[in-house]
Amino acid sequence: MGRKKLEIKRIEENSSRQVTFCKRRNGLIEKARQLSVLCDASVGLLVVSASDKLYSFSSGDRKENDGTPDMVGYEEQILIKDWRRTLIDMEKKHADDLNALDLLSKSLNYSSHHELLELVESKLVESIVDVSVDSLVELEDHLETALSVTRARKAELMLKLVESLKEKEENQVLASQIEKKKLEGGEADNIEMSSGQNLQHQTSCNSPAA
Amino acid sequence: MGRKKLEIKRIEENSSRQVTFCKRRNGLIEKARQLSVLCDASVGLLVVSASDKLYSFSSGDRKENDGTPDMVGYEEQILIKDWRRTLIDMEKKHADDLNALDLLSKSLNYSSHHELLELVESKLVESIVDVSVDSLVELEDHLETALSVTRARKAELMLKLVESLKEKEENQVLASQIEKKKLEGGEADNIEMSSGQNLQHQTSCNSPAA
DNA sequence: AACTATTTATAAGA
DNA sequence: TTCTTATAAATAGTT
Repeated sequence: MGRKKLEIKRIEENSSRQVTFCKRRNGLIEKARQLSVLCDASVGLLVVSASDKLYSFSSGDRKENDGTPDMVGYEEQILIKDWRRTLIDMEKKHADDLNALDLLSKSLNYSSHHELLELVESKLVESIVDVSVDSLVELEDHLETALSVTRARKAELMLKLVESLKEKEENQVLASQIEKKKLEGGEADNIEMSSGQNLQHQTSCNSPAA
Repeated sequence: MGRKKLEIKRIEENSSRQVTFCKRRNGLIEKARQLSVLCDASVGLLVVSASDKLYSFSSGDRKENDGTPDMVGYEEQILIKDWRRTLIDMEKKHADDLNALDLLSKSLNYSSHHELLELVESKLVESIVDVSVDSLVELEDHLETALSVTRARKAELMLKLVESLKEKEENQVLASQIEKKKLEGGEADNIEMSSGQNLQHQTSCNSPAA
């Protein structure tokens, strides 16, 4: 789709690989957007460049992508990291399984994967055939880590909320003292209007899921 | 890119939306593949049709997609479900946050989101501004569920492995008895080795994350 | 599923 | 990056 037909294999020349990445990434994201709109589908797309920059699209996104690496909210960052880990996990899955199988067959004194697999095959007909215990253990570890991180974060946030509430109440006390002064004398102090209004706007621009 | 220029908005006619979905989905997946190959990038793509069928690509995939909805292994199914949940979560994020905020402001006797947000804004400068406690609680719940499911699955699989190992060893015993009979007279019984020990080994052969 | 007239995407060059 | 342009690809409507 250009001056010359390009073979689909890794572009060795560094700068042109970069340029192609930029162009095609934009194209891909646009195509993803079009598909989701035209056909009412949910589309999630995640691209991680070789230089480790992250670009993404999901049919839930509202603002069009401008080619800048994502600047997203905190939660989205977590989700995207999770997503990325999922991707990386998928890429590593077979390598891991093979490794696990290797270790397993050695520890069980089986001479070959083949023999072991035959055994497993004959026993675990139910569909769990292709799950390795190792993968589950690994998954369990990941979940536990994620869980403790989440709990820590929650605790942290709650503490800060409590702090801010305390301070707020102190402010309210102050405010009521000021109120009293007003009734007694001068009137001023209506400062500190609503700097948070912008935040209100932010959180309210919901787009309903299709 | 066809006989007529097509506006990018939901195609109302049912059958042509279906056809377009199929064509463009294939195109998108191919583009994703090309990008990952040409530019050495990690690409993850997830498409869920309106009729709820799931299609995906990740740069880790080996076999080319044939247009059939994914028939993937057990682990991949889990990962893809997770992925999909991530997508749906992203779509629902703002709605959820607004809800959480509503509840929170009510429970704390604030008259409006606005007032609450103002407070939070003034206190939580650090970047955690846009994380709601509710979202974290929800995330925690998800993780706990996933964890128990994973543990149950692991236990189940281990039990089955133990069963199959026992049976295997019985077969070996039988085989060796037959062997011995062949050689005349005999000794026997080395049964019940340590099938549990093997499992122990299993859980220890984790593969390190990259 | 194929076909093909058109529209799009994009490779190379500036 | 950005723009331009020749050309390769994708695909909308049709059969």
